[in-house]
Amino acid sequence: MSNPEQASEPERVRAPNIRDVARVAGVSYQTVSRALNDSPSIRPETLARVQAAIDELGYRPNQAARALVTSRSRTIGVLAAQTVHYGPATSIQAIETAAREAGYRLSITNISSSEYASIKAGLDHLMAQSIEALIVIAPQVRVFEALKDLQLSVPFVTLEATGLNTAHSLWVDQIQGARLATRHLIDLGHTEIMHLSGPQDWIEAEARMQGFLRELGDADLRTRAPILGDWTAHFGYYAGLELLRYRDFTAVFCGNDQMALGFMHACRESGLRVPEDISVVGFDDVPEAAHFAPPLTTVRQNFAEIGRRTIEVLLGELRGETGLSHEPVQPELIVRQSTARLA
Amino acid sequence: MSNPEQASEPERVRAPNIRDVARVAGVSYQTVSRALNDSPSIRPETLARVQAAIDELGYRPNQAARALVTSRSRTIGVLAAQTVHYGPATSIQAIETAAREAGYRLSITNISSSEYASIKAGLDHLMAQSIEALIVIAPQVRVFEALKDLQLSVPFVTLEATGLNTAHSLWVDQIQGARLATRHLIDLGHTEIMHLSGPQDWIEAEARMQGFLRELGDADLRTRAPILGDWTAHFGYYAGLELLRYRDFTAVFCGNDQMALGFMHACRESGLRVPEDISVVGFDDVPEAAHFAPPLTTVRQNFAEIGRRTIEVLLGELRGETGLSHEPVQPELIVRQSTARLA
DNA sequence: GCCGGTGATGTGTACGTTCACATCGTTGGG
DNA sequence: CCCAACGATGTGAACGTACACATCACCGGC
Repeated sequence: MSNPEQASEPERVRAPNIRDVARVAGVSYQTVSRALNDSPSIRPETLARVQAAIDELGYRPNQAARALVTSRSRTIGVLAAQTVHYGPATSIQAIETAAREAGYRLSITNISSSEYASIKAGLDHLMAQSIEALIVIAPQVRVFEALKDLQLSVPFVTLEATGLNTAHSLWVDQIQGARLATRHLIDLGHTEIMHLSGPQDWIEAEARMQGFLRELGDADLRTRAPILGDWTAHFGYYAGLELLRYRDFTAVFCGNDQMALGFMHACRESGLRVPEDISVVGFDDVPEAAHFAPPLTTVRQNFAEIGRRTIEVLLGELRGETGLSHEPVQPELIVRQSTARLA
Repeated sequence: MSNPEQASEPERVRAPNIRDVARVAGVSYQTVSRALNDSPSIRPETLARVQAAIDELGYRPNQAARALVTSRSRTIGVLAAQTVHYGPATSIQAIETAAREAGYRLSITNISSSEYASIKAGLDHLMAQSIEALIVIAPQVRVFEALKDLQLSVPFVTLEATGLNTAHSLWVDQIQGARLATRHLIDLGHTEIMHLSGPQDWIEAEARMQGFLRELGDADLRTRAPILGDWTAHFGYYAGLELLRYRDFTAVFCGNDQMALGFMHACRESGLRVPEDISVVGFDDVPEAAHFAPPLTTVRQNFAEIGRRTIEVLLGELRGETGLSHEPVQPELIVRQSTARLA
């Protein structure tokens, strides 16, 4: 009766813990703990015995217990929108890989709308998991408001922003990218240039718009009000059909490649040729852009690099390092066949 | 000295726990616990007091502690590959939303290659988090092998498979989808039809290939060896350039929309018109497909529906329900302008 | 030959929660 | 009018780990 170890009872299978490992290895549980956290003061011989016991039992450290006692969840939260698009998806993938290598997990929460309530609910869900850091890939303007409300206390980073909030953002120089695209069109002789922008509460949409307007301003060209879209090919198509009825422009800079695709579709339907009649530039360089009809001139962003650097910065901040260099990732103009010199 | 409550010391901010809440509400910690788990036996009045205390303190339940004692992580693991593509990305998003609503978290692990070692490492990483269930969106043939090795003991579901492994897979009837696409081409009078397949270790690639071959067989048409690709537009393009040199076929059924896009690019470069000279069908119906040149005839899969049903099935299994109906999601042929009657 | 120091290992405790069980007051039936 | 039953609430323990500290053997220097 007093011996709980009698093995006659099948007794609900329980995962082995460090005490089980310790018993098998003939050491104390604390020694096992040391082995797991590669403490310097443990004899190689002892370490080997513990390791053998671990393998024998198929022991896995219990993350929950570990998180409880250290009060470190080893989880990074990601607040995301539009993850189906190439840019966010690629960044998240790179972030996940880098985080995993650093021993962190990712917890991704998608927000369905950019309603304030939806954003707040998403943040709430993440905070409930006691995330150690936050990455925002979403309409950031509104997210910032929600962050203030929640008085959140973890380091956070936003992707693909403007550098306005340098303390917390790691960014591709979107303004520069937009300037490259616009300059390219100007160099080709275009003076009447249109811009199909992303939604205004996305900082990157705002940045691309800024870059476009500044470059136009620097060249003393007429600036027109950009059209605010929603990043989708459908929008590019319908906006294109509408705009092309007037056709008082010869080039279009689109806020992303999807909208450019839709726009070129509208051109075909309107009987216009790209690039002979209209030049089109995109943004992102999705892998498909090289195979559009015609292959799309666009601005390449190294999303994978962004993802890696995001984690790098964040981990540094978690370690207490400060004043890290948040140098912007530089975008690159990829010239293909959707742009041509003005006839 | 004996009073630890004296507030003079700033004393490291610690998040409030149920005991703090209990003290403020004037009840025992167990009553707070009951309030949190909406136990039936608690007076509405008491519940209100507890709720007020929770709000006052900004208390959040500690998930780690909860997971430790219940040994339920409330985490579902996702082993994924190619998450940048529309299908997987859409499914994951739907899965995340459905999981969140059910109170579960998602832990996504991307595998970089389909090497056995990479898959095993990914699974290991997931198991280390004591996931309660597993969802596989990856080259499943190899994953199955790894699963056996790890003697994994959680319910799992694979997406988009063939129904071969009915106990564990929730699936779109890919074979049926492929048959629809192939039949469409046959109905248009094509007899020499090519197939650009996905990688062979992806079950959905295999299934689409099967559907293609069977439909051809049923129509007593010559079957040709499908070309094994990698899902990318680049592959579709280069394969197209190669295949079109002989041009001993009049129609192509592509394993996904990206490859179809690349293939149509190759057609243009080879001076062939789609659909006049060559008919092309894709698979997936990515949102951009409607704006390809020409708009692509393809097979629509309801990825969001798949995601929702996946969680539904998995949660049922976690609750111990069995024999759930795993009815396949039916795909739908979307006819656009990339296919035409054989001249 | 004793003692301080050090390297290796062991013991007690806390983290925040839920579960099993105990307790208490109230109600209703015989 | 008493006691069983029940509803509401409280107490003790356990989950598995890491941290702080205690212990122990051993070493070298005086």
